[in-house]
This record gives sequence, structure tokens and C-alpha cells, in this order.
Amino acid sequence: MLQTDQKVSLAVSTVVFALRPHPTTGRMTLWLPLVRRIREPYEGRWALPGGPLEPDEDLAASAQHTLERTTGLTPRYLEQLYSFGAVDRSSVADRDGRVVSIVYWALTRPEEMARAIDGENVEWFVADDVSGLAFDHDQIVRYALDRLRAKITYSPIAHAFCDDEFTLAELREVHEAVRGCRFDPANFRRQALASGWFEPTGRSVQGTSHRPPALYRFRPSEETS
Amino acid sequence: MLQTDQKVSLAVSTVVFALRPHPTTGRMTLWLPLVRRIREPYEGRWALPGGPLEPDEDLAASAQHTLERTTGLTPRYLEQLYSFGAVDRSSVADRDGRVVSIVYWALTRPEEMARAIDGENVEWFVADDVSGLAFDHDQIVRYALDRLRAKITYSPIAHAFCDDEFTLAELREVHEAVRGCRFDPANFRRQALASGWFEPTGRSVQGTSHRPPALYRFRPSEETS
DNA sequence: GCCGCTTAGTGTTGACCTGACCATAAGAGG
DNA sequence: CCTCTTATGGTCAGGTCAACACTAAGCGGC
Repeated sequence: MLQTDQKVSLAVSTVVFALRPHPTTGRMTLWLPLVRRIREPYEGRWALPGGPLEPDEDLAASAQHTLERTTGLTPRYLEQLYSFGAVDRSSVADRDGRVVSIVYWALTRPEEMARAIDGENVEWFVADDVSGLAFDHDQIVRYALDRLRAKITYSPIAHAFCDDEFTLAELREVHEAVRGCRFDPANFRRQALASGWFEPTGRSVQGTSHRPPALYRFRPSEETS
Repeated sequence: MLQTDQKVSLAVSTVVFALRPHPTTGRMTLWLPLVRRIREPYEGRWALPGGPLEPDEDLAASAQHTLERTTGLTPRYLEQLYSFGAVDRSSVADRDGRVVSIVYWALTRPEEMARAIDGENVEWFVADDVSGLAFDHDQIVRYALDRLRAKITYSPIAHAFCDDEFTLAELREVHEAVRGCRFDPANFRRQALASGWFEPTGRSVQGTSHRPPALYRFRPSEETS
């Protein structure tokens, strides 16, 4: 247990969002998975899934692998959120050394939620209601929510919550759940199509008790990276 | 030189922007300061100012102090940019251990440029022309430029390049330099004032050979953080 | 088959924003 | 007084957006 000088150590954590109906209101809402801490500091509290950065893994790969290992999730969208490194963030007075966290945020489809429940130590919570988390994770969740709500307005990420083919009504429901307000179906459709991010598949949904909605898919951008 | 296991170490670097006339065209352009590396890897190459994260400093404070120490600069605006941590970013085959950099970006006024030139090992370069930097710093500079050019369109950061009191023509010149295009003075004025970010000081500039322009100041936002 | 219900999708309209451009204001210098 | 310069205000055509009326196309009941 050779301890060098008070070195800073690096962890990678991820805020994963999925959409599910709210337990009381029934309206679509953002949920996120948390894992229970099984050691000090903050033993027994809920925290974001994460772990130390492995020396041979890139940052995003580390987020992905840690997430897979601790929650079983493999999200469709993953992006760096922010790095948190306040001196006292691990706990006000601790001698475990200082931890800097590079935090990612991710989006996943609701099917993943079922697969992810891993017994006692992983649980999903309504994103807007979480509080009392370990470390500064309350603040991180808030920050991730703000980023998601901002980014959905100018980028096509909403489709990461949907299946490969989706109706515009489904896409609109994602926006409504994330932004917390309703959108006019007609206007939403116009803007979604005008953005050029989506294209019709030619298929449509059968068996509805009304006019069958057309199916769309995300159109990968033309960028030649 | 007791080397523990292949631990990852943490550095903080900063991309600092200032505006100065372009050496050949004379048009206002973005510049940034670089420091020459005085050890391997990349000895002799230019690199972003930065240094290891001190265990008792917050991330932003570390950026600020390292910047002050290496270049003498104390920017007016400082914000986290991104964290870079590819496994091979230090150099493809090195045994100095892996370095993860948390990079900040900063804006400063042109007066600072004069104060900052520190002899041989600090020099300012035209931001769009830098290349051949150490590590992945070319890519980081590009990323910072993109962020600056995006953010200036929806936030009042342009004022960080100006004095405390400035004319709308000066503010417009900042936008033109950063975005690389011209703006109609009348339209720019309307939008700047409609944004609510700026307010007239009541004073104006005397001694111009034309109608004296009014002076404005940045109006700190009402947010009760 | 016809009616009523539901959601899909189209059209219209007025408020607002934007960019291009014209006009006037207010200084300096001849 | 005339000219030149930039500041600042006005106008107008085109585009975007939200509200809302309307048509399309499925279902089930009768």
C-alpha cells in the first residue's frame, strides 16, 4: 500500500438518461441510473456510475466500459460533459486523496432500463427529483440536465431516445418530455423536416385506430470527418 | 525517481485569445500565446501554456496560476473547454506516463499582450495559422477556436476583449474579427441593444473626426446564483 | 355503408426577426 | 459653407414561428 505524495487521481463517471413514464403523473420523464456506494466516503449513498480511469483506455472508452461493468448499459449517445475537480469535492476532510472526475453524459432507449436493473445496487430515479447524492453529484446531475435541455433544441440528439425508425409523434414526445412543455404537432413536424436531420423510410405504422403515421429515420450527417 | 505503477497524471492548459491586427493584412485577428517546450517530449516545439495540477488548487485556479506563472497573463474570461485524454496523446511511444489535460480557454485584452512577452520562451501567434504544436495541441487550438466562434454568437463574451467602456463600433469590430465577416453597423447596433447585455454609460468618445459615439458597458446579469 | 372518433398531415395568417439599404445627425477640417 | 467620416435611426422585403382552421385516413359501432 505504498502511498506516494498526495497525488490527484482521476475518475470517469457518466450521467445516463432514459425516458419512462413518471410513477405518479404518468407523463414521460427523464430517469437516470445510480449505484449505491459500498465504501467510504459516502458509503450507502447513491452516486453516478463511474470508476477510476484505466491507464490503457481513452476517456470515452473508459466511460463506456465502466458503465457496462457497473450497470450493464450500452448507451446510444455518449458525450463529454465537464470535468469536476474542486479540491474539497470528495469530502470536506478526507485522506483518500483528491479525485478529479471527468463526467460524460449519455442517452439510452427505454428497453435498456429493464436490462439494467442489477439487484440492490443499481436503481433508476426520476432525474429532476434526485438529491442527496454522494460527492458533488447533485450538482453534476443538474448540469447534465441543463446541457441536455439546451442541446436538444439545436441538435438531433432526441433520436437517440427512439428506435431506429420512429414517427414524428414519438420524436415530439421526446422533446416534450425533455423540455417539459407541449409542442404543436403541425409546427413540430415542419421544423423537424426542415432541419434535414430526418428522412422518411417509406414505411408507416399499421394498426392504429387512426390515420397511419409515416416512419422516419435519422439521416447521418454529410460531414466528412 | 521512485516510479509507482503507470499512473495517469493530470495537467491543466489554457488557450488564451487576444485581438491584434494581422501582421500582413492589418485586419484584426485572433492571437494566442504559446510557450516553448524545454524538455522531452517535443522539446523545442511550441505548446499551450499549462502545467501539472497542484493538489491544493481547484481546476480553474490552477489554470489561472499556471498561466500567470508561465506567461504573466491574467485573463478577463476563463472557462473550461474540454478534457483530452487519448491514450497516445503524449507521444506515440513514450514512457513518461500518460497525461490527461483539462483545457481551459480564456479571453484577454490587447494591453495584456505587451506585458506577456517574456523573452524567448513565450510568443504570440496568429490563432488560425498555428500548426506543428506539441502533443495534440493543434487539435485543441482548433477546438477552442470553434467554441469561441460559436459562443460569441449567443453570449456577451465579446466584451471581454474590450475595455470597461466601449463603443458599439469596437464591439462590432470584435465580432467581425472573431467571425471573420463584416456586419452592418445599424443592424449590429439594434441587436446588441436588444440583447439587453449592454447599457449606455451616458458618456461618449470625444475628439473623433465625426459624430461622437456613445459609450456602453457590460451589464452584469440578474441571475441570483 | 354511414357516423363519429382519433391522430396525421397541410394551409393560412399575423407577429416578429433579419439583412439590405436609405436617410439624417454630428463631429473635424478645409 | 462644403466635404468627409462614422453614428444612429427608418424602411422594407423575405423568412421564421406560433396559433389555429382544415383535410386525410384509419378504427369501431350501428
